[in-house]
Amino acid sequence: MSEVEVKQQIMLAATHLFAHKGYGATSVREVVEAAGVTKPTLYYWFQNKEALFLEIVHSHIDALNNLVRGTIAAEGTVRERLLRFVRAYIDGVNQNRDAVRLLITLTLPTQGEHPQVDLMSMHLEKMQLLAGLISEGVGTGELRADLSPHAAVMALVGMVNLLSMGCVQGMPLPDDAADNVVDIFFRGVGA
Amino acid sequence: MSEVEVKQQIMLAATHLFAHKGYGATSVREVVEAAGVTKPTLYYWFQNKEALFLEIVHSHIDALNNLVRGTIAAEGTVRERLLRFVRAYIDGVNQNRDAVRLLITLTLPTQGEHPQVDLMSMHLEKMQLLAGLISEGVGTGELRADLSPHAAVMALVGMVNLLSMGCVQGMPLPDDAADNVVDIFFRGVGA
Amino acid sequence: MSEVEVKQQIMLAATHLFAHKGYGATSVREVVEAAGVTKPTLYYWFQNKEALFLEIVHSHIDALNNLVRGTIAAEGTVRERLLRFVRAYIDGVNQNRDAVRLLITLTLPTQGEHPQVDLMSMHLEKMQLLAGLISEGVGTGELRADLSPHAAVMALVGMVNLLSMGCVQGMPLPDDAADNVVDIFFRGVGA
Amino acid sequence: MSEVEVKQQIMLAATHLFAHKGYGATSVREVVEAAGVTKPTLYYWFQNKEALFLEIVHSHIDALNNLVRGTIAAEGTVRERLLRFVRAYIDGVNQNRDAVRLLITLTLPTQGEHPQVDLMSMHLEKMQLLAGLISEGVGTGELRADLSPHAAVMALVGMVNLLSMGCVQGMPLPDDAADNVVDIFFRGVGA
DNA sequence: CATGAATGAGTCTTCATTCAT
DNA sequence: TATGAATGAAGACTCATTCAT
Repeated sequence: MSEVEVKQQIMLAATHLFAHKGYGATSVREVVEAAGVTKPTLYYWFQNKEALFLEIVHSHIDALNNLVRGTIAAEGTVRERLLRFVRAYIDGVNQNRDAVRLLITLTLPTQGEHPQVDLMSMHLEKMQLLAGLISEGVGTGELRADLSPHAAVMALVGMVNLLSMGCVQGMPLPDDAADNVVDIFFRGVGA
Repeated sequence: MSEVEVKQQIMLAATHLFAHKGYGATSVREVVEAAGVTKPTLYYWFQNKEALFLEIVHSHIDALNNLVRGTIAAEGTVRERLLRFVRAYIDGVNQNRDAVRLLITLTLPTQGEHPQVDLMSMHLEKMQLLAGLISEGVGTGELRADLSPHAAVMALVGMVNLLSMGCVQGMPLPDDAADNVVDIFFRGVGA
Repeated sequence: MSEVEVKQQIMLAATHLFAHKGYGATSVREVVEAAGVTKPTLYYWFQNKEALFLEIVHSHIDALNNLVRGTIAAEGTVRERLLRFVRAYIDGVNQNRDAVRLLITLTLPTQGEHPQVDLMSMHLEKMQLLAGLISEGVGTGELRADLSPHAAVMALVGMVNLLSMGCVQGMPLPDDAADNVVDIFFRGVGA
Repeated sequence: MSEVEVKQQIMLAATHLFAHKGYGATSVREVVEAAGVTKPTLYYWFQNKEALFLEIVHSHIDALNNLVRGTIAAEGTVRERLLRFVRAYIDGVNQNRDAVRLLITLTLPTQGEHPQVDLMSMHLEKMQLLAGLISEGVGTGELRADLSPHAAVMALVGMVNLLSMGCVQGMPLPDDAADNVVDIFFRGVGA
């Protein structure tokens, strides 16, 4: 195995284990066994278990953010752009289940089970972009004028988040899941 | 400390620790120190750490279910009943933050970090009651006819769930949070 | 359960457990559960685990000694008396397997696994009676004149002891086991 | 301490402790303190306490078997070969008292005090070789024709076994102990 | 006489981490 | 670079024993 491949191999194995067993319940021994290396090798590449965890987490956060960043900024009506965002997000979740599993773990309010990650820095960018989008829609009259942008963003993110959690746990998502979410978000359930 | 109070004291201390540190990161020693008892005393009342955890979890699940069960079955329009449900749920969350923190932990997709709890049996009742309510609304014409009950329930639960997580982590909830959720859920954000 | 029956019940259960699991591996909890009493009850009748063990052991030693004492002193040739002794001993073993199992445990050279019992006081009487018998046989010419009484006793006891151990572990003893032993002891295997 | 010496050191210390205190009454802490290592070191070389015990036991069984295997197969009359066997066995016992103490422990009928060892595989080879030797002697007329080989082997092994137990417990063995055993075994005690 | 409840000390085992090579 | 070997601290759990009732 050449140079950096070792590091990648360790991160891959650790991602899977952290995602499925949790940080605390995953031992360094398990990681090195799964990666096919020895413990000192792991400690050569990463300062300690926590550093390994953080490097993994941040790499996945970046990847996921990059995935959706463009979708909101693009052109079209607010609804079109939100639909693109939700689709891209759900697609991303579907294609990176281990990573998303791991990130969801971090939204838990526990301390000590895993190193603290600044989740705000993870979500804030998305939240702000979305809030801006909502405000823009209100301004153009595409959205209701009496809307609280914050409440609206929370509602949308809540819906998408629950879908993600189900998806990650193996619940099959219908193809029109994104469309359904955006439809209810825009038109409501009332007759 | 008289009679069964010892057991209650242990469960109380353990709930707080499990909720804030997670199951795996909470040691039995910490629990007994926080409860002011010794380890064998804990093991007298509970078979092991896992049994303690499960008894706590199930007691909170029952309490929470009892809290909201009545709200859905009561009379009124679908919207009124949903509003009552969301208000009761959010109130319950607000008044039992430790317990809710703990229950949220269980929705994590990790295995090994904490004992497995059958979450379906926890949520199913609520989900089914809600789905029935949605279908009923569709039947009476109060809700849109082209609605997927499942998608609608997921949307509502997703919104409420995210609010709960925020609340539990200390985010202040505005008094009209429940009203906002139900309003968006019914009327949508579209103009 | 009346008066002393409780004590008997405890000793019975403890004999079985001590015999099959050993002293160290038998917990007081197991004993009281098997006997159907509570721990303080056991500690009411016996000072502690060790006292319980010793009382059991000594009662069995006495019973076994009484069983065989008479057989050696009786009348007849040396061979007849030895045969009677071996038969009685093997019969006793067969009918008190739990007790013998327990006593055999004590012949182990370990310290700490179980309380020390003065085994000499257990065997000495038998050994001395047997040595006397051998000497008597030498005097009357029934036995070889060049015999070391000590070596002869050791030989006989060794044979009987191994049979007992096999018997206790479930090995079936032929009806003529005692006769075979005495026959070889007297005539040897040589042609 | 170089290379594998650490493992040897642990086995040596553990043999002594297991032999004198028994498996159950010997704690891992005692072993590592006696061996001058730490607990994780012990667990690096042995999977657990039971594996340590079994490796020790089997190494001693092998050593003892190797010691006596040749003596029976050699040439000479049956009596000469048996004498050689008994002498070698008693010599081996004398020179490996700790090991023999430990092996004797295993012949106890207790379960739970120590891991189960297949004692038949330990003794069977010796027993079969001896039985073959007896039969051979019967065939050549060196031994009595009416002999039960099984009873004869049990008799001899019983004698040798009791000597071993005495020896291990510190009883001094006369130099001619082996000769006495074989003499009584061949000629009997009868005049 | 008997008990529910409690205890301090101990059990075996595993953890994340690091040294000498 | 990479490793076999080692470590201090902590893990969950059970022991024989004894209160107060």
